[in-house]
Amino acid sequence: MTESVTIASAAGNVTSLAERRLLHEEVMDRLRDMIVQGELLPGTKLNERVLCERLGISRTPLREALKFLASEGLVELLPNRGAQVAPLKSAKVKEMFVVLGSLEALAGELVCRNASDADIAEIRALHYQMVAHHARGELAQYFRYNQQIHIKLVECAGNATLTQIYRGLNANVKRARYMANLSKSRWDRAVEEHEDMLDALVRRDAPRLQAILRDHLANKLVLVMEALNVNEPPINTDKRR
Amino acid sequence: MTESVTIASAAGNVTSLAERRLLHEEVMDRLRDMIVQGELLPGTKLNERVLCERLGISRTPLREALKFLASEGLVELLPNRGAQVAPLKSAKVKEMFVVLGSLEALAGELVCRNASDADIAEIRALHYQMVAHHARGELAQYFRYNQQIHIKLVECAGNATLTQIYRGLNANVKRARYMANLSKSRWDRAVEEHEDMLDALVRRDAPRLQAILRDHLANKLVLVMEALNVNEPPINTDKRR
DNA sequence: GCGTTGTGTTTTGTATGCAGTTTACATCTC
DNA sequence: GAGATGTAAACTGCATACAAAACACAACGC
Repeated sequence: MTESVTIASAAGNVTSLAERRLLHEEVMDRLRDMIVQGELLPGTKLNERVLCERLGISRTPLREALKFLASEGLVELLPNRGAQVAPLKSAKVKEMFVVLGSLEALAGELVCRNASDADIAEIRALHYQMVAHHARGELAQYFRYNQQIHIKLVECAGNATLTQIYRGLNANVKRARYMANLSKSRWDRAVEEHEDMLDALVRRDAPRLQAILRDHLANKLVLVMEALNVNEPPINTDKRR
Repeated sequence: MTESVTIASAAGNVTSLAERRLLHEEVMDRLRDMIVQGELLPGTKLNERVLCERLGISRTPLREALKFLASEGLVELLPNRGAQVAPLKSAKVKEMFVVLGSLEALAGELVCRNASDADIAEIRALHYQMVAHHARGELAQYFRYNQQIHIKLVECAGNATLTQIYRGLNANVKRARYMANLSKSRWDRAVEEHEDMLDALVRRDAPRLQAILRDHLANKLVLVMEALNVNEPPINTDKRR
């Protein structure tokens, strides 16, 4: 099957007037999407030749892209044995949630202090978009806006370093979401939490926003862990000493 | 001058019995050291051909190493115009300190909960090594153990994700340390803070440890900013296209 | 039958070649 | 002399070629 549009041809259309993007960047974005969206599942072996053919490029930019994704934690490099989509071990995911929690708390504090009224208006707009999709039961679209809200919240904290690290971790965790199935009651509850979040943000009530973010994340962790435990062998790697 | 030992030959000695390391990894570590140690100063242009000759390798592994360092933030990639050692803008450094603060606070909490007694003994040993070098006025060695203590503290928190992110940010900030000149009184104070830190850790007093870490980092920021303001022109927002 | 060794194939790691872009610099114009 | 324009050199980006390692599997020995 050669139905896939190669990056080379796809990029060609845009190149003309806009700033030329580098091939390995295109590849990186493309692969990241494929991994995050679940098109390439955790543990999948990434054969260079196959991927090159599929993306219509040579090995050099592909390998460069893989290096980037490896340092983002989405890909694992096995010396002399190629690359694979990083497995989603529950222990690792827990770790990431702990760090994410700390970063979201920081973002909550900063955003209350630094966000402009326009920023908050923007977040509110995204929020109502999300609520609309929730009302219509459109899960995929709901997720989309949900993600956008969280990203936007962190961005409005005005710390590019924070944003970058958050995005990386978030992309990694996001992969698990596609396995989780959200019950109606939990979905409703998540939306309620978002309502509270928006309220706290509008009032710029940092402590309350942080508390809500913390709870929200904790609930998310429960969901993700349930999803992972289904796919992961019961042999628990619980190494508390 | 061709006095530099190439990576190829240097690696050759070790390769025989131990696990073979990949060239681009060697290069990465080597370059990272050169950047962090201040051998390659912020803003330095990294010419591929020159670096290849200096390290005795071809362009492919060098470019792969640069990609990795770029995502760590130590190197900046300018499309079609090569790479340079990432400049140390004071705004960026401030950002990184804010995030580092949040991460160290997290580490402080986790380490009090998760560290084994052996871990703490290890940190104590490092501490006394550091104090000894302080007593002898050996700044370089002092820095070495200082760094090791902070890294070890984070490691003992038992969260590999946290460690990885911390290392990346820390390496970036560390570059500025080599510009800072530490006055006697400030040095003494830093050591005192470390004494308190150890005490709080031994008692596993998380809130107090966090407070000390926060102050310690704030003092470090002051030092770094002073060093940067000397080297950074006051009106520096020159955006070359 | 099971494990071991050897060989051919596949795949990864590194070097090199080629094309397009940027940069440096000399020439020309005002 | 300052700025604009054109051309040559240098450098980067990508593709490909070559070398070395890993893998698959068959033949062999126990």
